[in-house]
Amino acid sequence: MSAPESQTKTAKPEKNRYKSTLNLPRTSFPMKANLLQNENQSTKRWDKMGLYQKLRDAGGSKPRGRFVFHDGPPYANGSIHLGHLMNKCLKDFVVRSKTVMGFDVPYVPGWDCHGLPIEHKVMTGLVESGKIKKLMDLEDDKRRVAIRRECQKNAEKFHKLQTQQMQRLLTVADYENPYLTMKPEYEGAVLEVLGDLCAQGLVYRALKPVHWSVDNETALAEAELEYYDREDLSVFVDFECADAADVYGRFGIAEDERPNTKPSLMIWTTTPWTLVANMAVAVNERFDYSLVRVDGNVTVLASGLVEQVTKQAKSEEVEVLATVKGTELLGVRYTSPVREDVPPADGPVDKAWSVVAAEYVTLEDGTGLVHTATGHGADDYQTGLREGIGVYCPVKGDGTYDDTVPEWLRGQNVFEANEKVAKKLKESGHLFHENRFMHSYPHDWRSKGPVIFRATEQWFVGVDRPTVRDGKDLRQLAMEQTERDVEYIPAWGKNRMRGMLESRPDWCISRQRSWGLPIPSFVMESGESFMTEQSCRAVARVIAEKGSDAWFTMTPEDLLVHYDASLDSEAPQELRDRVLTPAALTKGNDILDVWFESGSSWNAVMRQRSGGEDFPVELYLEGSDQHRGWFQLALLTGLGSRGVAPFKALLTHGFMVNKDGKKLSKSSGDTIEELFKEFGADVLRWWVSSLAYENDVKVDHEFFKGAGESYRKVRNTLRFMLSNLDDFDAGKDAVDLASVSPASVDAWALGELDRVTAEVCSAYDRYQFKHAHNALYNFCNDTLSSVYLAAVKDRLYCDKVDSPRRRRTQTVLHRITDQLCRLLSPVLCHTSDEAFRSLHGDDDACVHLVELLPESGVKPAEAWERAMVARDAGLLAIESAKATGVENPMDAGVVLADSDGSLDGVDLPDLVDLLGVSSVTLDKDAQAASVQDLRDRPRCERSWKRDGTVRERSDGGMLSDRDAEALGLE
RNA sequence: GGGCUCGUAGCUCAGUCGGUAGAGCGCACCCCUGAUAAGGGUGAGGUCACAGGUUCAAGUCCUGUCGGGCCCA
Repeated sequence: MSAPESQTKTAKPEKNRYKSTLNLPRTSFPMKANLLQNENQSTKRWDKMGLYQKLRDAGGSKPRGRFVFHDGPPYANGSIHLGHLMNKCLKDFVVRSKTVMGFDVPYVPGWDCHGLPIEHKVMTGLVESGKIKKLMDLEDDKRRVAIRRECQKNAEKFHKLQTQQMQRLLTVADYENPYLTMKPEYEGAVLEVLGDLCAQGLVYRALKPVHWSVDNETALAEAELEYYDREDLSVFVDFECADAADVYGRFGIAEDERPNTKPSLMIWTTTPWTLVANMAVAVNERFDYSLVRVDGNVTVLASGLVEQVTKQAKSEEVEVLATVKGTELLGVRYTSPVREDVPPADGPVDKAWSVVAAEYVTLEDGTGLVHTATGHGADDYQTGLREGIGVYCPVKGDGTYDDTVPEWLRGQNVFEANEKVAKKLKESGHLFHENRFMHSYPHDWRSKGPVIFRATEQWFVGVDRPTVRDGKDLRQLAMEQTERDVEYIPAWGKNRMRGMLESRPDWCISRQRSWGLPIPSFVMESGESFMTEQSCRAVARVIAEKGSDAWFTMTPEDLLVHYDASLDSEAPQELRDRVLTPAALTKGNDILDVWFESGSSWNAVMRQRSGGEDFPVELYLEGSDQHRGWFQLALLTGLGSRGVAPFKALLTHGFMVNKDGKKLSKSSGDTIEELFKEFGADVLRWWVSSLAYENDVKVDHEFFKGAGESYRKVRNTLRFMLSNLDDFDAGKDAVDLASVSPASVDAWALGELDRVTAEVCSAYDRYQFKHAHNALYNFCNDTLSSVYLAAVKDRLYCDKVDSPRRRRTQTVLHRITDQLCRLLSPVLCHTSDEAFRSLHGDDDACVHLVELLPESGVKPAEAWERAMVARDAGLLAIESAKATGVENPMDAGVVLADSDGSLDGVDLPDLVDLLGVSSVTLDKDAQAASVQDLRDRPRCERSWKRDGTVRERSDGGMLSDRDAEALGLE
């Protein structure tokens, strides 16, 4: 510091002479939040008072009635991650914002407990520990019950962990009484829905290919596959066309130029054993296909693959005769080189053994014509569905052929059949080329043996089947309600849902696992399965009481104790006639797709708990992946069961990506626990509230730091207001709001409070938490901190403690703080409560039990709008005056241009404080704001203002009139 | 490959019906030291992903390209 400067600063020898006479801010509300500890205190306090129940008890008196919001169940496996963080915070914002705005918002959290990921993890553990061997010796039902026990323990463990973490996130919900999809009453309610769908004629059984372990004779899910390299035989096979003239015609070959051999379609396959199950040949409509003469034969190949294929086979004579688009080949008929007759498929076969179109046909390898076995491939199956070709699977569970194949293959193991098929093809002259090659092939994770695709009987919900109710099918109903009755937030969700509904296939609802809710079907002696509405409901009653383990421990007779086949018109005749009794039935082995369980939550949770009142619910809120998942499947079950969508509105959020906008990798970034520790829940919640959640959300450690900074700003604003209310007793000292002069800056501040309240309410109403966040932040940062609080500091510090002006400002401050706490409470639920209790000096107060305050009723003078513009001009003038040496605004007086005299409408002393200067004069003739240098005026030793009234007082100090009065001096 | 969607200041985001590009953070400079691990003022910063098109006028509407995301195949 240079000498002259230090002199000006120390020129006030008794700088702090009057400091002790000021009403300086004082509060026990700490600047440092210490969220880690204090949030736990808050949780304990809320638990102790029974916040959730208290809110329900007060529900009846809520002015805006009930708002029913339904939680989508996260999977009870593992710790919560960033995705849950956003999802759960958004849901809590909905619950709390609707509550503070006057709704009664019951909220039941849920967990998805069944399913493969848990079963797989448990099985892996059993395999690793060697316990699996013991289980394998048990009989089927006992083994499954043992596995289910382990799975249940696992689900319970993670339900508990996640509950803890969600509570640590300060979300408010009925955690005492959540819904778990593995609870008996939930399971019963799911089966009720299944019964409803049966009643509507939507449930059927049909073949569908699945990954099948030959070793363990069981279906496998994707997660149970391990891919290893395996050497296989691949074959290029000629399928003879049935009608040579037709094919030559399609290629435009004149009759006299046609070769006299029959043309073929050349396919390539790495699973020769499936050739006997061939149902079609697929081409890509957009590709070119050539008719080629190769070593005496005439065959069809994709034009782009002619060279590659013939080179591989070392063909000597290769001549392209003609070329057409794939479209031209559609419908070409051919015959099988390995069997005489079209296979006895489950479904129509009139289009079997013909050329069909498929988009997945590529030119990467093979011939561009794809052998399609509807019972032995996922793509093949879909093609069959689309083209109306039935599913045929001649392979039994043990991997051997059944009796529907030609005699030379019957009973053969399919892997061993490969060579035999190739040999047969070679003999009959249909084998163009064969070779051995290595490829990645799926294997059973447990036996390590190779897996096949095998069609098995599965249960389906048909989306194109007419409902008994009104003849409309699910797809039609879903499209109608999507179009008309469901609100999508954001609006493009509707397009997305529509597109997904248009293309969705029938819903396969069965799985061949242990950890889930059994499909209550029974197998009769004939081998046929049966399940009707009534049988389903009968079992549902038992399961609702005893839980789904009962399926594995009870006999069919006991499970059907509430069922009387003779009263069930849908039951098979032999059961109705009591030719067959339940005792002679065996239990089906399938469990339900977990999506059916979670998709039925509207029934299990909302409808049943409320006795029907809470259906349909107001809102479902999940990530945009749920347009195909929970939203859609809840829609299908709801429409099938009740004929209406289970929700009135769907809100979707995007996904977390890293700071470069790329998919988040599983192992990177902070864990939730680390985030809690470093930032605290309120900061995390504050961050979530700032997000444009409808899009992808970038996440990075730095962003949380930024949220922390901005949180501190809000906290400090609250703290400063609280610290200036320390001597204020609202019951005694408050002035009537109606008496607040419209010309005062206090009236202006109340006007701003009403404005921000309206803005935040409107944002909360539309779930635009980001708008609320920005509005609240700007209110704290700008309206309060930089404008209002900066202006009223002078009076709060220097006015007499109980001067009317000071009390008026404190009244307004109190009001603002109170309302700000309420507005912030949905997001900063700990901090707002902490401030609220501090404000009211009542440790038992709770901001979450109160609603927003109504409008203040104070209308600020219209002149305030212009006054604030004039303030900006004044600030610019002060800034430029710094160049002339007036560096401290307290050394300045500001002249404001006021050509029409309109600034008369506001209190001049308030304008002085808003500019932070010593005086303001209004000048009708001035064109622009200007600054007066007041440095030669005496300076008040107490308020540091040079307001023109400063003189020596009886105590010898230099004081302004106001400060002298405050001290009771002449 | 298909459906939906996103791309605006270094960062996070506004931008209504097509009419002169906005805010906060961060940054720079300054003030205050009576909100002090605080507070205040001022300022710099943009080829609105790219290329076409419609229009008197395009961040905004249309087509395509590039780069992300979700869901399918």
